Parts: sequence; C-alpha cells; structure tokens
Amino acid sequence: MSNFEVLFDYIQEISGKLLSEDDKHLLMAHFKPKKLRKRQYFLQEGDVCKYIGFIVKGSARTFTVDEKGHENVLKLSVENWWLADFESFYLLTPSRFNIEALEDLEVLQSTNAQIEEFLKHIPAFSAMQNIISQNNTIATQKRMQAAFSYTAEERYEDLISNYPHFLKRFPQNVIASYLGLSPETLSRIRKNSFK
Amino acid sequence: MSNFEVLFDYIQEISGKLLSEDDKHLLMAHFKPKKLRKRQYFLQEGDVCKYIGFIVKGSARTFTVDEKGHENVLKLSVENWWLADFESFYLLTPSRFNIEALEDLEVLQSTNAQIEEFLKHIPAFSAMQNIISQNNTIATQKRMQAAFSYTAEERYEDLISNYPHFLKRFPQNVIASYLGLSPETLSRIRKNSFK
DNA sequence: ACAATAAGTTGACCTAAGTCAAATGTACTT
DNA sequence: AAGTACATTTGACTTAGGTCAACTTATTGT
Repeated sequence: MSNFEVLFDYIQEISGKLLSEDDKHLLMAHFKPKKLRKRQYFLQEGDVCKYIGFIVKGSARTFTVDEKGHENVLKLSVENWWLADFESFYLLTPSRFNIEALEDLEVLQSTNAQIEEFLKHIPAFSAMQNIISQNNTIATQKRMQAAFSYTAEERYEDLISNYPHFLKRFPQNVIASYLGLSPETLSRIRKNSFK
Repeated sequence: MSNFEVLFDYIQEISGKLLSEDDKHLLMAHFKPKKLRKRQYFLQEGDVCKYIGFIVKGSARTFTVDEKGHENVLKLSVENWWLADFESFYLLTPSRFNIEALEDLEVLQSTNAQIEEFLKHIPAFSAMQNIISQNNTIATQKRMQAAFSYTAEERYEDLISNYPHFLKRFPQNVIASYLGLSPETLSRIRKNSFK
C-alpha cells in the first residue's frame, strides 16, 4: 500500500465519507512525502511550524526544554497521527516546542494554506477535522484530569492499559517524561509493580 | 441587549462572518434560555450531557469527585463560553463530571442534534466551531505544559497574568483546586508573594 | 568487535506540597 | 441580629517524588 493510500484510507475511515477521484488528486498534488531519520527534528523551538505531517511510518515526540535544560515530553505520536505544533501552525507564531523523530519517520506534509483549501473543497477532509478536534478535546481533558488527580503510579497503570504498545516502543526515560516523572521514579514504580 | 443578541455578536465576532436573518431565526428557534441559581447543577456525574449552553451571564465550574471525596476543578467558565462536557455531549455517554453554577447563571442551551443542524446550515456557525476547536487545542496544550513543568507558585503567577479577574471572582479554594493545589498551599503562596 | 555514549537501576538524602487540626474570618439563612 | 455553615489562615507533621551520585546494562557508530 502506497503512502497516499494509507492517508486516503485514514481520511475515509475517520470521516465516514468517501473521497472522489478529484479529491484524491488534489491531496496527492499538495501533500509531499518527507523522510526523517531517527533524532532528526521535524520542528525546532523558535521556528514557525510551517508544515503539518501525517505519519505514515515511525514515531515522534513533542517536547519543551526549560531553563534548567530539563526536557518535558508533551506528546508522543505514531502512525496515523498528525504531527504539528497546532498553535504555531494555525497562528504562524514561533513555536515553543521541539518535535523530534524517535524512529525513522515517513510523513506526508502540507502547509496551512493548503489545508484551508482541502477543508473548503473536500467534504471528507472537513468532516475528518471536526471529528479529530472532538477526539482531541476529549483526550486532552482526560489527560489533564489524570495529571492533576492521579498519583505517579496510577498514571503509569493508566498508560499501560490505554497504550500498552508505547511501553515496548519508546525508551523508558521518554515515557517517564511523558508521565511527568523523573526516570528514577519510573524505574522504581516498575520495580514495585512486579511484586 | 437581549440574550440572543449577545450570542449573535459572539458568533459573528469569532467567526468573522455575518449571520443572515434566516440564520438568526433558526438560532432563536432552537436555543432555549435557561436560568440556574448559584449552587445548582448544569450537569451531574452519571448523566448524559444532553445540552450545550452558551453563557450569557454568570459562571460555572466543571469538576470531578474522586474516591476520597476530593473535588477536582478542571474548568472555570464565564460569559461568552460554551458550557458542556464535550465527551458526553458528542458521544452521548454518561459523564464523569459535574458542572455547577458558581454564580447565578443564564445560558442559552441546545441539543447535539440541533448543533448538527446549525453546522450544516449556518456558515458562520461552522466557522466558529473550527476556530473554537483551534483555540481549545492551543489552550489545553498550554495548560498541560503548565501542569507538568511549572511549580505551584509559577502556576499561580501564570493565572494572575492570564486571568486576573478570576481571582476577584472565584473563591480561593476553587482557584486552588483549579491549579491542582490544596487550599492551604495556595493560602501560603499568597502570603509569601506579598513580601 | 570495541570503544564510546546513552539508558536504566539503586541508594542516600532533600524538598515541595499535602494532611490534619485548631483558630479566626466571612457570608448566607431565618 | 444571631447563629450556623463555610472559607481562610496558621502551625506541626508527613510523604510522594525529585535530585545527586555511583554503578550496571544497552545501543550506537566506526
């Protein structure tokens, strides 16, 4: 299956609508394949996030670096997710985030201006956008609640049950940062949970 | 200014589009004014959030209650905000949240099915929805970052600079819970910051 | 295959924030 | 206006999780 077929399937499945041949040609004309090797940056702090990427293969982390050089992972992204700092992408302001490939990464990328065109002309695309933003609203609300009202251990258990594959796929220090923990603390939690 | 005029102004301003007379009639036919007194619930845990409300006057808090009876404020909402548990509202599942009026509250409310109609027939309404979900994505991302990488004191300073009116308007224990702090800790932070 | 670099573990210690309890202050209700 | 129910403050104490450092185990690049 080609990269574009992955994208088409995704749009059709999420939106519940079919893409016409014209729709597909429009998408193929304006999404550009891009490959990044592990450790390469999709976005660097201070730059404007000019592209949004649809992940066909691989994974990435979105993180900030605070004054003390402490890295803070906000998001982990895998296949069939969109990759961008949406604040920077929508508002065209410099980003406070870095987005780095955790594994070799293949994306299909496009610009803000192009996305506006897709939304105007492709019904399945705008239906998709609505559903994604609903899902996003829901997911972030859950994560907020978890951050505030769960203990470190509960957040880890929660991750295990919701995204078990994350644990296999990402290094433990990345998972720790994603959970808002130091690597040492996560190491200890794991040790205890084997009893 | 009538309640509906507040809503019309809001939609037009956010969307950057004008509402036709027909649009306005459609909205007036399907948004129902509703008043709640302070302490009354807009939504109770376990119920499906059947209505979305546009706040014309007053304020509300969205919170959960954990096993220990500990309340956890996730959102504070004031005039010109939408009030709902979007997860429950979109998916029609029972809500894990409570929404309670903090001050006497006037909303214009409508149902999921009606909102779908508005989105279909009123261009300004769907433009508004897109912009709101963009803003929402951005705001939640910021709040997530604050929750993970700021200290209690920094989160309080942040609130002061972003929403100074919240401090005047809401009781301190509500603010504390919103910041993910015990009331005692917030009291101490405030004491220290007067030096 | 072998340094070299990074990731994970473990122990000792520290600190921010939570908990409990008592005292004071404020605001609804009748 | 008095009385009851909340809010806030303060102090004493506890605890979850962070920090620093030493060590072990994996990855990575040449």
